[in-house]
Amino acid sequence: MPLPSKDPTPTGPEPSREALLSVGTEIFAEVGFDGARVGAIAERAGVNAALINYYFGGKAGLYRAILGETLTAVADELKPLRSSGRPADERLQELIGSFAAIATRRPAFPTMVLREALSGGVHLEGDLFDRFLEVFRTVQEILEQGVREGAFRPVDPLLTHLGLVGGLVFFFATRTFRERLMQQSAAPLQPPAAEEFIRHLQELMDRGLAPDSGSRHRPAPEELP
Amino acid sequence: MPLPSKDPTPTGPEPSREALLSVGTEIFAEVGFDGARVGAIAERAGVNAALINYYFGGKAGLYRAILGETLTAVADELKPLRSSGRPADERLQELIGSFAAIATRRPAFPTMVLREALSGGVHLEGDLFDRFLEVFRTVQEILEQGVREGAFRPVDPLLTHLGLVGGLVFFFATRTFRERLMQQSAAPLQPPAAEEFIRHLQELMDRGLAPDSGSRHRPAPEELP
DNA sequence: GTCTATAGGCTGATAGAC
DNA sequence: GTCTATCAGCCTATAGAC
Repeated sequence: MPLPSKDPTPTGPEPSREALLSVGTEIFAEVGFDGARVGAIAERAGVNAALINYYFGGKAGLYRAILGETLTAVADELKPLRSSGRPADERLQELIGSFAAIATRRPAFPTMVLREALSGGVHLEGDLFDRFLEVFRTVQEILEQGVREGAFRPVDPLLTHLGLVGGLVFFFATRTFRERLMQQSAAPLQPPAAEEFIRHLQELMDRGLAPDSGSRHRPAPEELP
Repeated sequence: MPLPSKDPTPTGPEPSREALLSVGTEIFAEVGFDGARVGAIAERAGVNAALINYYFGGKAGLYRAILGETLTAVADELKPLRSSGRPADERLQELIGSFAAIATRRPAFPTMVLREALSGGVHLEGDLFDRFLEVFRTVQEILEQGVREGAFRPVDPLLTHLGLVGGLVFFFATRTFRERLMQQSAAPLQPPAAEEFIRHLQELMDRGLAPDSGSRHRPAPEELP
């Protein structure tokens, strides 16, 4: 990847275009499509507002470009998990960790996707729709494998998927709000770190999905007496 | 309660006001505050748009009235769970069930609250802020009690709270989207019913929070041999 | 309480110079 | 590619008649 630095002010080819994508991602996540003002995006990006039309054909075009780029990147990052031959319970733990890593690196991803879902996916046409499904298919695949192979008790993969992904997306999408909440609350608590939440969720799923019979963990090479 | 019928076209006192509250709830949930048009609300309510200003002093006023009414109602419905002397694991199951019942009866509740959280709670001032916290405190209280009394393994109540409520809110807030998703998907599946999800979540939490030692259920009055 | 008419502001988009 | 100037449309809120 030719990305040696994460310069907030892009200097590569088409810096204005990149700046609009980057800032647009932030603002769309913060206030949603309807709340976003093209003037505000251009200003924060240090770019003339007319360039949004030049590059993306309008506000909606910019939004779709961003959503597409985001979904593609996330789908790609999750792809290695699909072909792995590891046991399902391991893969699930990995998946949770990967999701958290992606969400931390791209904080706008959970928020934008969730916003899109709340609005019924009005901006998801053709391409975007498929990529959206692809991301969610990865999770479900792992769960199906786990149930099939007996690594998990016979849960419904879709229901499990919804609970798991719901918890993950919710946690990361409401992070900013939680920080405000904790500060203004009577006793100022500090909001939980992502790592803690991930560990918690991993353990909850590990225990919650464990099959009933005998030891739920795959046997270690040398089992203790 | 003097509400014998759930007439979509209210006929009680101040029917216009009621219609605006009712339709406003729907539309704000569907498209968010910025996406909502006062003209659309008035039209669907069969009421003149100027009445929004007359009754609520403007769009923001209507929104706050709705959010306040919703949060108050939910907090009230959840209140009985706080004083119950039952064991924590039972109360948690009840809580999940109650949440589902409320979310089914008031479909806009999870969506509006989630939207508010995604936007950092910009509309939550004073009163509303407190009522928001109150709802979430109920969940946490039960978890804290459970950990304290040993009904649950020693999990962090806040993290558990976030995972559980996140899953619940996500499920109900994305229901409409899921219906669209399932239809347009290659193989048209039918979206899972709320009851199934609730049962799944109840069992997941029951197993996931069970303490390590021995039997995790409180002993029944007559234990089976 | 409800309506009509209209004001006033803002927003996204375009045309055209450089 | 980037900028300025400008427009047309929409959206909320208000004034005032009934």
